[in-house]
Amino acid sequence: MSRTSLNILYREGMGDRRAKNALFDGFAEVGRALSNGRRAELIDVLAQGERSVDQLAREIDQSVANTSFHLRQLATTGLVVTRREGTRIHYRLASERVRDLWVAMRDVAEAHLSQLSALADAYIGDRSLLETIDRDELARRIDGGDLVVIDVRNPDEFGAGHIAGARSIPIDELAERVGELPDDVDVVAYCRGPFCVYADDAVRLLAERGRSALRLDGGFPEWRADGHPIESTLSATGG
Amino acid sequence: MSRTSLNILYREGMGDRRAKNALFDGFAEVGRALSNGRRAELIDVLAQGERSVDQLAREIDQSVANTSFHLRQLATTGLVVTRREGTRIHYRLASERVRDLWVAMRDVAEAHLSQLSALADAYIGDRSLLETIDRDELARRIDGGDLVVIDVRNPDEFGAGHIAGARSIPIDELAERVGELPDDVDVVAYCRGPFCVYADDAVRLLAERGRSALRLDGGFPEWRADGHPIESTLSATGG
DNA sequence: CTCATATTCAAGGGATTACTTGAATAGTTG
DNA sequence: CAACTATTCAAGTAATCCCTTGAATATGAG
Repeated sequence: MSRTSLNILYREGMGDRRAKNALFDGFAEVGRALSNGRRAELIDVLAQGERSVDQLAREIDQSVANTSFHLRQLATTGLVVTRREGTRIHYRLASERVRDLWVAMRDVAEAHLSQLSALADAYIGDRSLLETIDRDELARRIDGGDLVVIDVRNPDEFGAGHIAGARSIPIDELAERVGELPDDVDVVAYCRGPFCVYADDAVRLLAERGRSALRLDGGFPEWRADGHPIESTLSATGG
Repeated sequence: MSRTSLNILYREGMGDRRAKNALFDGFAEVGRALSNGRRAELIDVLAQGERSVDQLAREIDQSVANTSFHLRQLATTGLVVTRREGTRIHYRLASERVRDLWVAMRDVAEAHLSQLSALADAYIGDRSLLETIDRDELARRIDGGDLVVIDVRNPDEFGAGHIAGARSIPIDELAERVGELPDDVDVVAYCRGPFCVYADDAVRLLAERGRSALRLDGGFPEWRADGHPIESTLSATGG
């Protein structure tokens, strides 16, 4: 028999099994990187934009050492890359593909993990009482000028990219800055996405002060993915 | 201060952390399910279609008990679902979304995991000597009639769906069935996808017998994803 | 140089994971 | 009913993982 036939026999037998295992273990590395809640959270934050280690540590409420440890694992799997700036090291997602992967994972979890909706409700609270506006409708009404859009994320998230025409009012400044908003128009608040509660909090706060406030369905990443107009103010101050 | 403000303070403090952790641990469950090479392999096989436990055990070269154990984990995470038929239990992916997730994971691994290309080469071997045809070109030439397309996967994979006009010759029958092929046209072989070696083996075997053989770039899932014409022969015999 | 800041590394305890072996369950067939 | 097959469950061991603590490295400031 020919070399090729031997090759096939070889593949059918145990011989190639080691190589195949190694290959699929390689794929599984990516799954392992995302198999920890804190790392998933890091990816979620980094999907908004670049962050330094201590920013990330504060976002996910973990020690800097532990955060660094998890970031290192994400980096060795190639999901994130770093950039040095003085004494700080900034992490960001390695590519758009990683963002896609994260979205795919979130989708699957939402669709198939039965406990997840309960967990989401526990974290997000009851969203049914909040008025909502979907992205296409906002895109249409945003030109009319009868509403104001506020971005309640961090200023650096706003700077890295935001809905065209939005103004930046971080959620923890909103209470004292309500007065800045014109009081004869609807206010639309948005933040990071469906699992971020900043916009919910903003709408509740505004509603309690008698304002007509709506929550955008989805956050900035979803808006961008839909192809709606965006702006970024890298050097200028946003707002 | 209002209830809402308290709510915000609550969220900013440690209170909501537990809920947030639980939510992201939920997302991470999906990653954990894919964090094992054998489970990744199961998902890869199931992306081709439904299988029983012992079929899967043979495919991944593991004991039935261990295969069942891994399948159970995939099932509790909701990635696969089961269907009983007599004494057999058939597993399949829970939805298209799971397939998308698997593709996204493979893409990220290919793009960012530096060791992966070496692992893939070790398993797949040197593909550079094999003539290749891409999917769009095959779609054009398939009408001309100057080539024959063979599906070298298992008969049941062929039955579940194949390239329109292809004939089924499983890789382990190819050597004895070469005579069935008209000898004045090119032969195009395809299988499960870029990490499947059946088509490679087929092309090598045919080339050694003096046939003009080409390997399709990508496999059946990629062909289908591109929207090219497919057929399935669920009750009829393929061929 | 010293001091301060930001990040990473190393060691350790407690919990979890992968795979094996052997027994239990749930169907089908006679 | 008993015999048989396909699948799942349970126990056990070696390896790995998460997070903490405390020390080490690297850059910038004075």
